[in-house]
Amino acid sequence: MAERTVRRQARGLKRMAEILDAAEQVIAEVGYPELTTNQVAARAGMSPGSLYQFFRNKEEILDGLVTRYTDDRQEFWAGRLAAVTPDVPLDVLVGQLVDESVRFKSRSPAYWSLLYGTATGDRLAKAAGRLHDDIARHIASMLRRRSPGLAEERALLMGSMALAMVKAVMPMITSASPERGAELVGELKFALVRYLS
Amino acid sequence: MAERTVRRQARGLKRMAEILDAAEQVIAEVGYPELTTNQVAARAGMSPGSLYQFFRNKEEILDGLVTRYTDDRQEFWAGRLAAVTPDVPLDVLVGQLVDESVRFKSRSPAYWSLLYGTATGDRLAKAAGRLHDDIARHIASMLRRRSPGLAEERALLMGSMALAMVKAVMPMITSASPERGAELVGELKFALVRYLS
DNA sequence: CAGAAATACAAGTAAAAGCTCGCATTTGTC
DNA sequence: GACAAATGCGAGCTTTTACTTGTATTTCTG
Repeated sequence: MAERTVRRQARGLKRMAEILDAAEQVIAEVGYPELTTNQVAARAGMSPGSLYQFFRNKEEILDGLVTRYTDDRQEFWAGRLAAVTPDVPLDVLVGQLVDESVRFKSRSPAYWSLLYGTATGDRLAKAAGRLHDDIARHIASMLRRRSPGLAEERALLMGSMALAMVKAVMPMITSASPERGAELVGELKFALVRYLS
Repeated sequence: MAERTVRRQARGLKRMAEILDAAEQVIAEVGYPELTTNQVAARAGMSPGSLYQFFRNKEEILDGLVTRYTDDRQEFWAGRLAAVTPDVPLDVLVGQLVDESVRFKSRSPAYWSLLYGTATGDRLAKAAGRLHDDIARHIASMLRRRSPGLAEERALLMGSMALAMVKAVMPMITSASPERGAELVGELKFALVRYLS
């Protein structure tokens, strides 16, 4: 019974992932407010009926997408920040981390419009807040590894602020020209180094 | 004819302002995605038919609101930043400007969700970008008055970055407790001073 | 192979939201 | 006071959209 269910669910889980992929694409193309479930179904190459076999309503699709994003990012940054060794110079470190953020951003346009838009309801905003706090905590513990004298409370504030700075610049990069974008990234790195040293 | 039209339009303009006020309230209460034109009409104490006499569609209402906001902010910051004298210490200056931003933010909740949400389409995002650039230019010229050696291009980048930092912290203040919010404001001021000096 | 569970689908439903229409009322000029 | 233009109304039309239903097909166990 369990075995049989598992096998069936394997196909279903793949289908669910396809639906989330489709939703991601639709958001990237027409934006979150214009997303319709029928559009997602069409993009996923299935009928609305099939879509509603895996997600009970539109909300669950968005929740699923956000969960997938937050899990992925949480895991990535936890590992990435834990791997930071205290001996690497601050400017190099900041440069690497900012570059990785920019790379992810350009790879996943839907991510930002979902998690950091006011369009989404309270639930998604809360999820975004939790993710922010979690990453900020990892930044904080990394900072304290580099500067043992730093108070925990202060480190948390700094982590949250540094993360906010990065997030603030991201949308500006997208809408600017490549050269302007590069300038902005450079200035962001400078500001972070000045702030954190 | 023109005179008569003007007199009628005076009444109409007042009515339009009432509609925008109503839209602002509705956004503040239920959020932008849940806003309906009928709700706006009801809140403005008029029928849907009357509303559509002044705005051809929902989009125009939002455009009107955004225009009113951007005009107001543009004017405010142009005057405020032009009035900055070069002799006031950086930390005091930053403290004042940040405090004024926070005050406006708490007074106008709809402003942020409209201009800095991904809910709104490209048009509103562009309007937000133009406002950002305009204010950044004023910050830049203020910075150059304080530091004559500063290159224009660099000053512009700094203005844009400083503004981005302020905007990034705003949403965090709202969702945090008052004490935490005060800490965040303090940390923002510190980061700005470190960055700009 | 049989039967059950899961998956797939297309057409369709019900409600919501944007917007219109025809008509009544007010405002301002002659 | 009369006429025209602007304003005001609210019931209802139209479209959209989230979601359902009934049925057909595939997948896997015994």
